Amino acid sequence: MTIRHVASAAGVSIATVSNVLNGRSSVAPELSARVRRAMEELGYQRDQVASTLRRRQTSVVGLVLPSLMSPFLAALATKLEGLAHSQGYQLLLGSADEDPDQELSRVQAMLSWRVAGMIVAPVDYRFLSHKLIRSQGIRCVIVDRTSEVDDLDSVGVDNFEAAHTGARRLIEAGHRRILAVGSSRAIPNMLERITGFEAAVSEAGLAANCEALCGGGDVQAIGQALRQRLQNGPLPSAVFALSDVSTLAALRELGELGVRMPDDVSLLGFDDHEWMQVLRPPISAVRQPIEDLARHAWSRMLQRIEGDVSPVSRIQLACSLQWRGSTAAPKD
Amino acid sequence: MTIRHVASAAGVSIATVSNVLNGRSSVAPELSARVRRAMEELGYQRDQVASTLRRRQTSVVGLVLPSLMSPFLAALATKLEGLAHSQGYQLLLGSADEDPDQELSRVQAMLSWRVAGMIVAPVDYRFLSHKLIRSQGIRCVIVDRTSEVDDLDSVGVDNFEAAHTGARRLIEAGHRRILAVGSSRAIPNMLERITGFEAAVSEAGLAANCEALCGGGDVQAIGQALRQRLQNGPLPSAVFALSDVSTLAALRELGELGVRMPDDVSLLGFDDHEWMQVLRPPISAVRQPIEDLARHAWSRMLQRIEGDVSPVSRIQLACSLQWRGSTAAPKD
DNA sequence: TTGAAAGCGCTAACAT
DNA sequence: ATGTTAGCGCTTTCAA
Repeated sequence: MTIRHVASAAGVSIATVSNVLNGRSSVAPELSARVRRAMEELGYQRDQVASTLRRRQTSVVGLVLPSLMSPFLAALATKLEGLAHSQGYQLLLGSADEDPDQELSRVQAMLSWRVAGMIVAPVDYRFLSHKLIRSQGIRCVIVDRTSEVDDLDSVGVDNFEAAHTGARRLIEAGHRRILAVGSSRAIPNMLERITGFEAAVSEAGLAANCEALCGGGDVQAIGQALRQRLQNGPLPSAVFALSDVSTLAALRELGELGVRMPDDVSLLGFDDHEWMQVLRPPISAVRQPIEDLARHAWSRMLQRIEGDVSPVSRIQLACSLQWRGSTAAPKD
Repeated sequence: MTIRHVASAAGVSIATVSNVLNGRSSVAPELSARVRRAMEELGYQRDQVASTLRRRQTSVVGLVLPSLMSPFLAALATKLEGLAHSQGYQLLLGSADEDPDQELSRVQAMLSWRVAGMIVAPVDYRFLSHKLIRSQGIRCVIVDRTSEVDDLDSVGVDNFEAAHTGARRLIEAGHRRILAVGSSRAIPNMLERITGFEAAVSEAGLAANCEALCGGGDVQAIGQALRQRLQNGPLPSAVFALSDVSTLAALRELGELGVRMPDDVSLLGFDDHEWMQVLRPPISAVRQPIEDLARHAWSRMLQRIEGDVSPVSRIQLACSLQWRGSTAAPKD
């Protein structure tokens, strides 16, 4: 089913078919109708591959994420997919499985498809695909895990501030021994959160009793690091989990230990999502504005695709604190 | 950066470049090396668009899901993405947001990209994109929400059996008033689960005290339906949630009501996932073999792509029951 | 073994 | 207003 079949079925030239296909120039209404009918009858659909090759512009954008298993990233992907399709773009998805090499290979594959633009959340600070993206001059915005690159637009939250505020609230509630637990310092995001946490703790003169702990990429690893720390040291009065998977890990280990929340230990999580609210007590959390993140990332990329050459921007959105039942004043 | 640049840089013809690119025929080692070096130096990458147009076969497959927000579907997407990339395929992702029309438009877009194959989980029994897929003769396997179509391969679980077993276990535990809650009878999946539930309940002669309730596509809707039922009728001794979002909704409403699990009401969920295990008590659930589902769907599609013309297959995998603390014998 | 050339399905410049 | 035609970058005969 090519444009040619349609043309001969409608008794016109292929250029005319192309013209009605693209709403171009002035095709006589009668011809246009004939062509449309022919397309209908033959079940014709434009071949995007050929079209893209010729016009040298595509309606596909690439999205590369470190994973889809975290509710935060899954939600981000969902929002971005919705935005993409609502604006006539298709989404090529890559999940790097927290592996920098896979991030690179996903990006590589997308570049060879000549995507119109990309949105990527680098796996960690290395951002292995950075050079490649730059060298191909592809429009790309970094989201969430905004690395230190300064030559690409980025959209994320103010991680320092978010963690700082979270820690301060815990301190204000009376906590003196706070244990922060995160995934990996190799993730700039996480590092900023840790820094924010440590700053708040230092400001309150509590540096000696507080500590930030990193476990790794998945729940198991984080859980194990946390378990060791919990077994070999004094019980903190509050745990501040710095990502959604950390929150899950903390919940599991705390549950395992049989400590009660918030009586024995308070828990402040990150990346609010629905399951946190059905737990008893409901889990307090720092909430990232996922929808805004997606909207900003998308529109920045779109602007670039459409030729915007303004200086690189670095958007930092604010998080909000959802204070619920899992956090309270310590009992001692 | 085209094949032409590489050719002239290496002092060979474009055909030779193409040949080394595809590991074709016997190119003299010396030439091959020269070409490879040129590609390296120029940072050349094959244009998949042009390549696809010419060879009439692509390395892109489409995945259309009703949503990514459910952990079950997100996990399925992750597994499929991994399989795709590990075999050299790219993934075009569409999330239909539980809307049949969006399902159709996603499929349409993918077809116009001439994807090598598709994996789709229809939004509901209507499976609006079915005709289109058939008419284009594209290789497609239906996953999870296997509709009643018999002309497409499908991979899913034995929903009837899963729900039947779940209900029987509840009955065996002593429950006489069981309330099942699901999303929508328009989803064949869900309908089979309800049927399985009702069969088990009838066999035990409990049809009069048991009931299956459907709320809709999202947590809010299901939650509301459940709340109404809970307020206007006798409290069941057990709730059997028939999907992951139903489980979440049930958890929320039960929590809202302040009933204790499993003392007042037992809860059996569906689509086991990590958050269920950190709840106190941990939630019992029917677990779908996500990884196997993904593997079967993928390999069936791959077989079709590779020319397999064997009769349509309908794979039904078995679920397993994770019996945890949220289910126990009723207290009365 | 290597190269010249046709052409995948479409769009866009140009001719009519 | 409509048609003719030259490519987009690549693969693949086919000829040298």
